[in-house]
Amino acid sequence: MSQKDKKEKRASRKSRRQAETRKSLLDAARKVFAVTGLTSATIAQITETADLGFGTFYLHFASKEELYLAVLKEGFAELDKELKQILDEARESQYSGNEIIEIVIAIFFRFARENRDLFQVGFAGLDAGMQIGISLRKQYADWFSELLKEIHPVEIPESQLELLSTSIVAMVSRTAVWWMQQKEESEPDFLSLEQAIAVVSRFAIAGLTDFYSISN
Amino acid sequence: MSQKDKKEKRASRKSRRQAETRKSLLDAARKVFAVTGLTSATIAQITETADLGFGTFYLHFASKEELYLAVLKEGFAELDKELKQILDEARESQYSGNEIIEIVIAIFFRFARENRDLFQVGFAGLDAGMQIGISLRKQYADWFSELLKEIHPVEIPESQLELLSTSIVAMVSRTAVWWMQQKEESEPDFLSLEQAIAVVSRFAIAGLTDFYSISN
Amino acid sequence: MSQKDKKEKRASRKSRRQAETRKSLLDAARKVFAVTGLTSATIAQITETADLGFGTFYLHFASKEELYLAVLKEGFAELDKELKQILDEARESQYSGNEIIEIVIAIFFRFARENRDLFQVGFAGLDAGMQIGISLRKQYADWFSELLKEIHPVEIPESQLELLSTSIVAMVSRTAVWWMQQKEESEPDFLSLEQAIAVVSRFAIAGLTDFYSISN
Amino acid sequence: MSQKDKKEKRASRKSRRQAETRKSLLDAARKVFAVTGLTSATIAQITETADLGFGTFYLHFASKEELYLAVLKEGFAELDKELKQILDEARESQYSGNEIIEIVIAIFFRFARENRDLFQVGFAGLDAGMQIGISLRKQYADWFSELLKEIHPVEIPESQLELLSTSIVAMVSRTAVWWMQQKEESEPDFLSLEQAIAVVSRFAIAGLTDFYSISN
DNA sequence: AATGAATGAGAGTTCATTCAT
DNA sequence: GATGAATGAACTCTCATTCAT
Repeated sequence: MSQKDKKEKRASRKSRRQAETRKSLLDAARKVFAVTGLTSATIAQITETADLGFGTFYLHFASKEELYLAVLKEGFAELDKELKQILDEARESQYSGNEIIEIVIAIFFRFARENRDLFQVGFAGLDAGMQIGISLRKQYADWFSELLKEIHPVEIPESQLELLSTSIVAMVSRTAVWWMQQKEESEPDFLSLEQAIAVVSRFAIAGLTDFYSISN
Repeated sequence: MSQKDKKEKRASRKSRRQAETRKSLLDAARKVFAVTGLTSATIAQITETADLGFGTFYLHFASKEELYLAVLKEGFAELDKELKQILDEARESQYSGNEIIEIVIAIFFRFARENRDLFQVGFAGLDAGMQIGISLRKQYADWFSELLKEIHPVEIPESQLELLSTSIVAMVSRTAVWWMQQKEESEPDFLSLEQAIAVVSRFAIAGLTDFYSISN
Repeated sequence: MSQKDKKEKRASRKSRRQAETRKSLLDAARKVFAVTGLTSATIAQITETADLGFGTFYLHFASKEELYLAVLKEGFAELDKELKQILDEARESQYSGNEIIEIVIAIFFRFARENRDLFQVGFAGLDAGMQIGISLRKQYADWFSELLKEIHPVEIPESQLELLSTSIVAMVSRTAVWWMQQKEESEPDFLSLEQAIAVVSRFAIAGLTDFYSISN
Repeated sequence: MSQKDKKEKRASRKSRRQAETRKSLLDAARKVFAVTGLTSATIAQITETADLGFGTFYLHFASKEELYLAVLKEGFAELDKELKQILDEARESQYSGNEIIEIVIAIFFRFARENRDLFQVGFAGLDAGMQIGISLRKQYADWFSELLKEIHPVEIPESQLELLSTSIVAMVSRTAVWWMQQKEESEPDFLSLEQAIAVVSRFAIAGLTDFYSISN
């Protein structure tokens, strides 16, 4: 093995370790943010949760805000990927419009269930003057507008489309959070994930159907 | 004028002044909370906005939390009153179920428009581990469940009723916030208050109608 | 009754009332100081204890320090008077030196018992950068030096005289405070006031006798 | 040098530095407390005196009280050690009772001279409702009771023993403080340390001798 | 690269003092 | 003269960030 190779190998080992440390911090941050909120979370809590030294944080992130953005960006990447795929499938008309709606809602609920902490953090609202919660909702509302255009190629005023998308995203995201909290308290009479998805989907589909039927 | 009268008059003048100061603080807090969120808001910002001395705050509130609760309680009192009245009217069947739903949604939107800051504060979400935003949403969801029982006396499982109410309250409240933000930016193609109410109402009514028709 | 008389009468009524208010504040201050110490005592506590309005304080005293000095000065006035009298009697040789010493110690203990709060406050030590406790001890030590000169007209170096006086005043004052605290806890086996005085007196007299016998 | 060794070395260097900082704070606190008293002393004064950053304080002590206790505990440890040793020697009867008394008084005076600030702080009196000064005096009075029992095995009532011990400790400690203040002002006619010890010792011994001779 | 001691700006809170009533 | 609401300086404590090791 050449000198250069050795160096590279060592470098890659280093960067792998570095990536692991970074991951630890992101995971820890997600947990801490979910419990204490963004503003109240402290770097000390996060590094302690990650079982890392105090100063290590600043080797990976320039500030708490940068960390927050990274948590959201990397956390929601998977959801974004799934949604992108669904949009493509909608374009290829593999499913009916109503089927797609239900699939999308199911994706949201499942993602929320598997990323409880992150989901709550992301949709938490306007904390600390950061409009991140809002921008996330806006982002998914915009995406939903795109979807609706694919499904119902009827032209409706942009403003109405936005309002519809906003409404549905708000409903789905908050209801998912609510559902997780219900589940947590282990009520005897509680809705399964499938039931919850079914109810919300039917509601959304009925509303949309009505809306588009009149618009035509 | 007797000694006693003088004393009383002085006392009432003082308490009037005190009440005014308290009001100033509540108004200022509402504004500041809407911009920065609860956690990041500082007492200094609030007293400065109210154009009052720093220590004055502590003559009226023991802490930021107490102020926050007072802002919400006193701010939403009017909305609560209107909703209570509507529930009574629903019981007396003065309106059809669908009319009531639309009226309720209109009340929310109008209240939001006239209490922008407050509405955003109240529904801002779970800020910093404080569950106040949540409890407000929960409170109105519970109220909405009551209303639905009056309108559609069909018995449906409690858990489904809760989910429906939660969904609708989430949708209406967040969409109202969104609408206010749209309006602010004075887009050329924007929805009037009446239009927004109409769209959301139609959507909600269609969803509910579908839901109850199947349940029957 | 002439106009002038009326005026005077009214004025005297006023000033009598004023004096009462002042007295209330002094009494309240004494209590509060004894419990919380000088620095930690607040004007609010004092006026509340005196059942007076907040601002009233500043009609009678310019500051907390002024109050503190007044409390001590007026409180110890009686003790000073008694001691002055004893010194005169010593000059007239109505009692033997040892009798005088015992009388003085008895006066201290009785005054301490009847002015618990005040005595503790006065001898509390150096609180808040105020050297008042020290100056009080110094004052009584100086007085005691005078007394010793009367009783034992032998000339001993000033520095030794001061040391002796300081020692005895320290011993008597602190032991009186200790005795009051013992009594408070109502121990079964506790010393009566007379016993305590007797022990301390005998101790002091023996020490002094020895000292002066050698000096001669 | 192995990885582990390096780590350990680094840790020990760090903890050494930490210990130094802690020491600086204790020293500074001693000075500040002696001048301003406990209640009026501020953290800022202390850190400034120690030439350290403001927040550094809280890395080492949780509060001013904790610091105060540490100052006393660590400061008086040496005195306690010496006294313990003397008590042992008294038990082994290496010295006569009167010699022991003089040795003890000398120890107190010498310790006071070498720990001026600390000694004043410790015996400053009941500051602001904190009973620490009192408890220190009580502690040494109790120790002195033990000593007296060794020296004079005659049984005298506990209450009288306590009163005697209290008196002597009060006398010795306050007189030591007084002596230091005299010295400071560099009076022409002032007592040397040895002289002061001699006077106080003779006084105390004469008093005790008289007391025990009568008790027998 | 990792660490954590040191830092100080900034937050909440208290309270002596002023002043309008 | 009596009052207590208003004030802001001063204090304690927290925590993001820096930096020497």
